[in-house]
Amino acid sequence: MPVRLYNTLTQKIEDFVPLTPGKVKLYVCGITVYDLAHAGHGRTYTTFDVLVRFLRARGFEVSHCQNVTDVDDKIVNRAKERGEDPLALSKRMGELADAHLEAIGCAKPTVMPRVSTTIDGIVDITEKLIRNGHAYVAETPQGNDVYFAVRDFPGYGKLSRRNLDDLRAGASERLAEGATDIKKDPLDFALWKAAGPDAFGFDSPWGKGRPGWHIECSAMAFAELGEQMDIHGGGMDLVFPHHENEIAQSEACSGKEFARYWMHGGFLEIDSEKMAKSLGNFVTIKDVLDKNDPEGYRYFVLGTHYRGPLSFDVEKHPDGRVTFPGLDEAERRMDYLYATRDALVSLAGDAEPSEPNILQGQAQIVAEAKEKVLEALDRDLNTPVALSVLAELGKAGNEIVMQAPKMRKDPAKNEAIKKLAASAVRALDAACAPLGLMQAKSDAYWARTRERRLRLRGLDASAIDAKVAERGEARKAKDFAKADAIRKELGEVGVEIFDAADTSSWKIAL
RNA sequence: GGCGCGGUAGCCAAGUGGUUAGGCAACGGUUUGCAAAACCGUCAUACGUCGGUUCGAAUCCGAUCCGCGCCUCCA
Repeated sequence: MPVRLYNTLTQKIEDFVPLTPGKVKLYVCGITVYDLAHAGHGRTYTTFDVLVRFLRARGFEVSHCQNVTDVDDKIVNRAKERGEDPLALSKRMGELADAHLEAIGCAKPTVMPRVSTTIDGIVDITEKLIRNGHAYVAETPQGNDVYFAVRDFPGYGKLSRRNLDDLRAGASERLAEGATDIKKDPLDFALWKAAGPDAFGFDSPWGKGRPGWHIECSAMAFAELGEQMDIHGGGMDLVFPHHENEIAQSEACSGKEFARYWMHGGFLEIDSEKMAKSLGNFVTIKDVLDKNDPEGYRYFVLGTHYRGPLSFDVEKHPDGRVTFPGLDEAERRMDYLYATRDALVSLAGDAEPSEPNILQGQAQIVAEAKEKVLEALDRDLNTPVALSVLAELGKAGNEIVMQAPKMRKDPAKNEAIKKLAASAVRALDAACAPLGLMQAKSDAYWARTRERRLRLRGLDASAIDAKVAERGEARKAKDFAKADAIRKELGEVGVEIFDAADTSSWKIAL
């Protein structure tokens, strides 16, 4: 079965056929780095990270280009407020964004071009568009602007299904007030905007200025991937005008179809509203990392199909703690997967993976898991179904662990179930790989989650160890009243105790 | 006003013409000193509303209600 992807351009799920067999050119619109990246950004880039991992797992060689918009009015304005150099601000924020995206498991794109180092390419395209009549220079008090003439590009509106007259009608109120008579048509958009004499900008054939918002993506895509690419993606909010304008200027320049497949991720919402800087209802990735495990966040994101809305809940507790219930639930699932894997690893010992003739039902789930995940992703990245495969695999894994003691007396069965456990570990890793989950070593996962959960509750591990040891003595002495009292006491501050035959372990509740 | 997205059992969320999604919560069980975890079972003859097409519709068509997004910066 071929890879199938929803294409915004055709509004259909289509078989994915790359321009060059076996190779994929992917361009993802990156972040404008004027502030910290938020959880909604994280969702989009997690989606495309899974796309890349999945396509590679399906054997494609993927060139993933993701730009960094480090030149933009917002950056200039924010820098002015802070008395900072715009490029210094965007460099700083860009590095933080990279770190935060990496922390939530997004593999580094193949290339990450920046606007500030793509000015030559932007000028080249702009000049070509002027030469071929698709763009024109307009004088302003600050200098020269360059605009793209929307009416002269016949395909304008094909991505977002808009026509110029509707747009004009909808925008008429604003345009009347806007006083933009330097444009031939109010809907023409800037390729280059003049900067005042002191303002931040770059030299160009039209004087000092800055690129318009959309042109940088065309220039970076041309430079890194060529005039045509397979997949172009970004958030839903980029469909219009950003991607529509990218298509117009790119295709007017090259005469070729810019991108074959357009993919757009749905919004992360708070209280049924899009999470956005402008609405002030955002939670940064750093906030998320502060409270939850990065893989818990990823699991949470992948629990909803990428094109649908995803609601991000924030809960304020009476004791003053603020938690993200959806992330907590997802993180508990990561605990489950890591715990399951630990138990399987311990059972497998040094057995080699194989498919022994034992526990047929579980063995079959183990054998099929990886391919079932890939088949789910074949269907327009159906990550919720992929996670359901992990749930089945986890159950099968725990069942194998549970059945193991019954096999001990029979050496053949004992050997067989260890091999099955080893297979299950391998299957779990293989099934998680295209999703970018379970990328940590188990010890590291438990250490980092324990450290974070202790910190959030203001608890101290050695104090808990001491209490648990005290309780252990009480248990040994069969003083169960005392043991239960300590369990209750610790339970009230969020410590859960798990008893084994002669020892106890503990965990901080989420 | 134009263009688009969504409304599925207590909650989250797949499915998009006929046979188990999955998770969480709750409850019953196996296990346990008691618990927890794990596993098994129940909740699940659910699909916003009203019509239509069909042997058969959550799924297709029409109408309609509700929520949201884009059309101004946005992932």
